[in-house]
Amino acid sequence: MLAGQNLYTACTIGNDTIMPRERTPRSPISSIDVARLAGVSQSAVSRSFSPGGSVSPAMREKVLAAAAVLGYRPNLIPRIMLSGRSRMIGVVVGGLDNPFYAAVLDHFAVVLRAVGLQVLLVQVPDALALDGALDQLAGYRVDAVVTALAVGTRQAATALSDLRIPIVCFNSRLTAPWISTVRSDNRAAGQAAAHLLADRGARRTAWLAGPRDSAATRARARGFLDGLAARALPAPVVIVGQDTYHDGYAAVRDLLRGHRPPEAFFCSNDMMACGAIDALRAHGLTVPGDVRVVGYDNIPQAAWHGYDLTSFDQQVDRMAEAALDLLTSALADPATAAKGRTRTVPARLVERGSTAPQAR
Amino acid sequence: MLAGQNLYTACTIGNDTIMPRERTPRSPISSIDVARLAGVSQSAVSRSFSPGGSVSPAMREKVLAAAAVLGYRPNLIPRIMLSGRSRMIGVVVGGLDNPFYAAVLDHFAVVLRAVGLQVLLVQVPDALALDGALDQLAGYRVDAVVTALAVGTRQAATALSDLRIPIVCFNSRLTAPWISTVRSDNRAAGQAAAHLLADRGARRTAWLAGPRDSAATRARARGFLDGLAARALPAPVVIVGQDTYHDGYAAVRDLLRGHRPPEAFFCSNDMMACGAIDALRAHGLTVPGDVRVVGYDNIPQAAWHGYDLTSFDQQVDRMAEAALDLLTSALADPATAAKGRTRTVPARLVERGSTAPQAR
DNA sequence: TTGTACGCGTTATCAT
DNA sequence: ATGATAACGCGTACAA
Repeated sequence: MLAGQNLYTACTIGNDTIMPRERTPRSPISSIDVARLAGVSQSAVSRSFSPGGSVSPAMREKVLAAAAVLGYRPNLIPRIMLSGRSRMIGVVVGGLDNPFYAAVLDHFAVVLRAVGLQVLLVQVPDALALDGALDQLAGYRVDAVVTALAVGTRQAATALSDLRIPIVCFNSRLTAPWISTVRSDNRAAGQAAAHLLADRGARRTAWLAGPRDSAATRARARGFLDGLAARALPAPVVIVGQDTYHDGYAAVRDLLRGHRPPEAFFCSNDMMACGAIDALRAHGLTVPGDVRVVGYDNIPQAAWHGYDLTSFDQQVDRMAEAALDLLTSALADPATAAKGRTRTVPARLVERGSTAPQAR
Repeated sequence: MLAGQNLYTACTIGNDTIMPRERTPRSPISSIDVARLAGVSQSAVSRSFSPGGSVSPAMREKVLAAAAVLGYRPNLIPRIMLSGRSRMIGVVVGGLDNPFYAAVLDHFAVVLRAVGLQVLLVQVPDALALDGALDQLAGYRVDAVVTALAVGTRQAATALSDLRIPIVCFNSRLTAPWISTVRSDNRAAGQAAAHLLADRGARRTAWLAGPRDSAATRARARGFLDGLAARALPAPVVIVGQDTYHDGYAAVRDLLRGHRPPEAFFCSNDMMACGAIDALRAHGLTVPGDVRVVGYDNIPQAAWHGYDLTSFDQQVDRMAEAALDLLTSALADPATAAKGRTRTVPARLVERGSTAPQAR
């Protein structure tokens, strides 16, 4: 098996051993090859491929013909050296098993490509593994880094700041030099959840929290508590999971063992909400008949008929656009890029069957 | 709004206008900066950062100290020019809304990083948009391309072959120079599905097909038909969707309108299978009581209690490893890389409640 | 062991 | 409009 062993070292050794004093056999065609074939200068080739290059139609045609014969494609790597800009954005994700993060990456890849930027993707198991990933990205001279990771620790923030390139975080709360944040209005959404459930007649509620260290989860909880207080409702029962379906299922199952069931659940994300619904049904309860459930993220599964889950849509498209906007303005103006900015996108409440009014 | 407009052009113009004769202001520190500070030669810096470089401990220490002061990180871009290898792999995906493809990308990013390769991600809406994406990847001189796209057309295959670098496809059936394929054993799985459903007593079955042009779907169908024939069962009713939940729901809903319900469904993927289950239940049927359902992919949602769906696990981890193996051997030996190879990974049947034996 | 000089493929500048 | 040349930052053969 090859995994785990560093291929780079292996290759270097291989080259040293097998072909000691041989220059790299360049299979990709270079502009000089095209120039030779066309009988023109290298600069003419370059100009023929540059949008604003001043070349006569005859010259251009001759060059393009030669290029087509050889299958030449301009090499962007030297351009990086000259311009100092790679036009690559490092995108750090931590697990695509959550459809929400998959959607974020999907949208973001699209908007970046639309403006001619590339995505250099790094997947890391958790924020602790961030450092190693950053070394790689720094080496490839990415122009900026975007991460959907919960950047909670100050150490991680420092590592990001040290790159001295624009950083854009999703739903982080950290403020540090170079770090901008685009976030959902978690607090307002939490309040809205409380009011919705109160409107539906629920008094005894439960809050199904996500990972403790996540700023997003904490903000949602605070908003929910505020909203309940504003309606003079008692504080919710609090149960905690990570952010997976199975955590949601297990947490609710355990709660139901000893407890009288709450009348409504607000869940930190949709995955856990789906788990909660299945646990409630496994316990013989109906949704929304006996219990109302609200989630967060509006993942595709929330719209599936089996769940029909009321949720808060983070409007991934708008967040991606906001992130792109932060990014491009930071790239255009390195002076202000050093002090990060924050953009808040409102979450849109999508009401579905899981909070339907009681039909008696 | 910035989207749609090419940032590169914009930047070039900006540079020409605002700072006409100024060389790029290099914010990243170069080895020459470190050399100057440490009072040594540039090569000494290079050697200090190379694994096998012959440097005295004193020299190395001096260099590393200076590098730490400046925050120097070796630039990998020139290395690309010298070695002719970027150590970047172009990964082309087409929509991460299907959790299966998200999982494929996730696993693949991990195994690539483990051997020190980078992922240059390109998301394309469909195989038709492939050409534009390939130009970008070619410009960045990726060492190879991996795609989970259904590369069906010969035109797409030609575009890939023309890159003259190793290509690895997932579940494609195309054979062309440079193109290797790693695929699930779709046909055997289709047969197994037929036998399983026959064992459960089903006679009248339905095949919920995915996109017409997908080689994977066709192979699964062929296997299913073979298996049914081997058990002397009638051919299935065939209904077709794209590959989404909503297609599966709609297709089954429409089928049930005019038809007596089949006793079992085999679905081209799990997303459609979930839609099928919900449509069956909306029609008042129970799963597995009235109807058995089998899916394909074993996405996380198949294990959710609400569906409890029997499915074929493509063993994404093994497919990712097989793809990496094809990739690394192709990179190591360009001679044989030109003729593609195929690797087949068996699909593992995961039996769940949706095909439970009838309890009478 | 350490320093010098060159080359990778392209773009920008300058001279023609 | 076209050609020649320098420069980007690093690795490396060669000289010292």
